Amino acid sequence: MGLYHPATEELELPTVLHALSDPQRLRIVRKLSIDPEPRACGSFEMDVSKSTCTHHFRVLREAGVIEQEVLGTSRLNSLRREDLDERFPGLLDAVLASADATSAAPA
Amino acid sequence: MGLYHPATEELELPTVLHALSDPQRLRIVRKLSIDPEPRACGSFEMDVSKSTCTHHFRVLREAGVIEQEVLGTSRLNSLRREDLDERFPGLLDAVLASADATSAAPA
DNA sequence: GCAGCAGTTCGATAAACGTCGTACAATAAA
DNA sequence: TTTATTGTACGACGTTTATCGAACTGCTGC
Repeated sequence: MGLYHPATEELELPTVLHALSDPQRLRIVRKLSIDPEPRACGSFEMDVSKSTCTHHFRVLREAGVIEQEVLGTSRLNSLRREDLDERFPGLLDAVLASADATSAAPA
Repeated sequence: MGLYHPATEELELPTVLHALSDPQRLRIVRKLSIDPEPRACGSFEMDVSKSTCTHHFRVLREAGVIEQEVLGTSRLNSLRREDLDERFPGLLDAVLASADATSAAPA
């Protein structure tokens, strides 16, 4: 069975905001926005364990922030930028700009 | 002793996003944005108990989203719009617009 | 002074969250 | 076929969260 992805019309603002309110997940989203190539989970230098990583990617996917596509043993992650912009215009850009402006370290 | 309010430079993006990720609190913020007059907690028609209300207003205040000013037995709540715009340009507007666009009921 | 109103504080509770380690499945490479 | 790689599933754990009711504080007004 495939992975659950909510449809664009189903995206909920509180759910998306919650997904973005965790530093680890925010970092994932920032990296995806800088380098829009679909990337495997392992290519994000996360400072948490593997299973915690799986958890964060699932939260992002189920909130509709990212898309995950299975490829071999990997999962390619990409930002659902267009869907987010359609449903919440300007939100993702504002979050990313704020993250850039206020974070000491680059994503 | 006065109520704690974080300084503008201290506002943290994850904290603000988390504060905005709850439906009850989002409703408070929407109402404050529509009618920018400072208003007492009781003037928001909340469907939760008084103590839960206190909790939500505190979360918003400690995240830096609202300001609370004591006046008699009341607390006047107002949105820290300028501070938020300074630290996270466009974020509040995007959230409010998204809430307006996706919410069935008006704030 | 006394009654009422606005809101807080203090437990309590049930659910969700972030984290981990271990065990597992599935594909890729040797 | 064996080994390595990529990631999931399943508990488990301590923390935080949203919620409530009951008791309390501090003003306002009769």
